[in-house]
Amino acid sequence: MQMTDIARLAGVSTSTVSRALSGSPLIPEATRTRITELARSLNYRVNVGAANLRKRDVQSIGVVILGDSMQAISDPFLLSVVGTVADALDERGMSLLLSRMKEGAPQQLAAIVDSGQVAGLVVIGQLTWHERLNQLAKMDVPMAVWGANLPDAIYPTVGSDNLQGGYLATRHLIARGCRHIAFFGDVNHPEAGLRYQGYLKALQEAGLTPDPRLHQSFLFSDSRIRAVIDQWLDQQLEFDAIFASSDVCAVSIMGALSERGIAVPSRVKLVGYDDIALAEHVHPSLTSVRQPYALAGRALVDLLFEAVAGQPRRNVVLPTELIERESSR
Amino acid sequence: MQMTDIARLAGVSTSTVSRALSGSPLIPEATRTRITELARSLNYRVNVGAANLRKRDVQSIGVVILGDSMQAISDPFLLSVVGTVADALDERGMSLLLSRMKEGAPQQLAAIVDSGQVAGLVVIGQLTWHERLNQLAKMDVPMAVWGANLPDAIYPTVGSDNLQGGYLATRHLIARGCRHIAFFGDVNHPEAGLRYQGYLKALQEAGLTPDPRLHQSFLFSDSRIRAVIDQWLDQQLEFDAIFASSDVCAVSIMGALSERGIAVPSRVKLVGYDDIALAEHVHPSLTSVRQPYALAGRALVDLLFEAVAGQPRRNVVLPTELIERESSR
DNA sequence: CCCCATCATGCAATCGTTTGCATCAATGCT
DNA sequence: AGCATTGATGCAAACGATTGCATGATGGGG
Repeated sequence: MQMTDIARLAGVSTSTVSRALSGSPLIPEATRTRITELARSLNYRVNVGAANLRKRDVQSIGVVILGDSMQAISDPFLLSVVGTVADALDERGMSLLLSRMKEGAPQQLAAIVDSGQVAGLVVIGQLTWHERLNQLAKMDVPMAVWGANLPDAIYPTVGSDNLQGGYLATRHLIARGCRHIAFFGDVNHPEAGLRYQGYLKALQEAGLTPDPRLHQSFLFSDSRIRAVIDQWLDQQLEFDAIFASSDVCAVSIMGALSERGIAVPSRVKLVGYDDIALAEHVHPSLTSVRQPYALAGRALVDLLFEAVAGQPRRNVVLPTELIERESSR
Repeated sequence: MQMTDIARLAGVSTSTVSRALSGSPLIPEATRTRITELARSLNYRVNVGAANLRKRDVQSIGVVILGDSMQAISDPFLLSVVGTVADALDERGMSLLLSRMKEGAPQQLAAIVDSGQVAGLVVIGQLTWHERLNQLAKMDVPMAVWGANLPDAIYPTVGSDNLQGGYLATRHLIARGCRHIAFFGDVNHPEAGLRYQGYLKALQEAGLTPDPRLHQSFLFSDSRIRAVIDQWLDQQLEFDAIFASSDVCAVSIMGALSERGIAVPSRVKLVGYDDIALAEHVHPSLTSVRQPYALAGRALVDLLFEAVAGQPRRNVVLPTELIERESSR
């Protein structure tokens, strides 16, 4: 079943069918509806591959989920971002080609675009790929990245105001009377790094000196958390609050603390980051820095389209908001 | 940059380039490597759209995430399944076109295939779409569905042994001494329905009669949980265990219980379903029925390819395993 | 009644590959 | 030497749409 069939049945040429189905003004209303109806009744759809080939454009974009070489990605927050990207693309009538990539050269990412499958890339999970993403941008691959806006980045980014987020979280803990605030997060990851900067800023503003022993730099949601806490307890290190750079991590910490009989929030207060759906369901419910992920998809898609159109690079910084819950009461 | 350019630079015809790049035995080793190298050095990739058009096949399949009309989908378990599907496709060198669909006719799903974008569909989230999925199968759309294997289904499914899972969970609770076991889950969803059957089977086997008041039939991860528990408490309804048909739901329940000072597991034991990553991180850690989601992707892709090849329909039932943790100790 | 807009439609080239078949050179066999 | 076989490569026709340009019909004005 293809366009020639429709044309034959409608007694017209494929030109007319093509124009009718794409809503060209060259075709009078009556003919158009007749052909459209016929096509619908026969369950005919234009072959987008063939159409794209001729039109020399593509109706889909690639979404790449980057992961550490260590572990498969499963951060619910990032997956939600993918969901909103899907919705934003849907609104524009485009489709989404999903890939995961754990390691590899920028070439492999460029291949998805060079092979003409997609018009550009949305990259989720900046992690330690910054340098490679810069290389990719140099190859003129249209792209938009969820993550931190690094000073030397030459690719457009969308992200929350991580510095502000870290600052808000820490200031909140200080306001709650905490003086020994630990930070969990890998500062090699740009986003976590900025959150850490915000943390430092808030401490400094309050005249507190950060204790380097209370800074734990490991990957998101690592199981080494328990070991760290035990070590602190052994060393009788003083800590009355923890700011975790992701909710997944915060939930793990919460588990480790309860296991050891450390009450949250009375003895140690806890703040996470992302405000994932589960944050309000765990007990005690988790105070967290919310990133407006619903806006993320649209912003990423907007930036990507600007890149495809050759417009100048632009970044979007989404506002963050502290959602206060029981874990820091 | 296209094949004619490579051909010209290599001093051969496009036929030779095409054959060389696709590893045809017609091309001698020496020529092949020469052309391959040339192509690589120029960052050339064959246009898959054009190639697919000529070869009359597609190198990608569609993954559709179905959702209730109510809420956007965000179940971490289902998203993990998507991840494993992505990996399984990657192994076969295929790509994944992702869509979400909250409502709509089977036609809309068929359109993705009819328009030649994908060779078939993997459907995630059977929910209440059973009838529509059957219609889709009638239209000869190659597909594979994650979900329960319903008796009148004419589409191939991959799923865990939900009946067995529900049975294991409930038997475990009974063995722990529980006698008044509540069930949370919407039995209109095929999977939850089977889990409920398993629950009933275990109760019956132990000579217990199910209390209909302890059966709460609502959608996954609804916030009405608190209200329900309060109602039970008001009515002084006796319950010493809860089996939730998803971990997301179980975590919510756990939060609601702690809020009301009901100790888990000492006063009420709790078992979830899915064994999502967070299950072992919440406190108390959550006993759950594990579905081997790592196998899900491969099984779904296998079944889909069989469907594409026109082989007879087949279902896969993956084994379930009870992961005992603190919430039921 | 003729001419010229204007409108509706069709012809045919094109998009970038793949591939059946033809071609041509080199080799082996008699 | 002549002929058949094999191997390497090229020609040209697809694949299923889109679209610039041409054509034919229609109608209104002079």
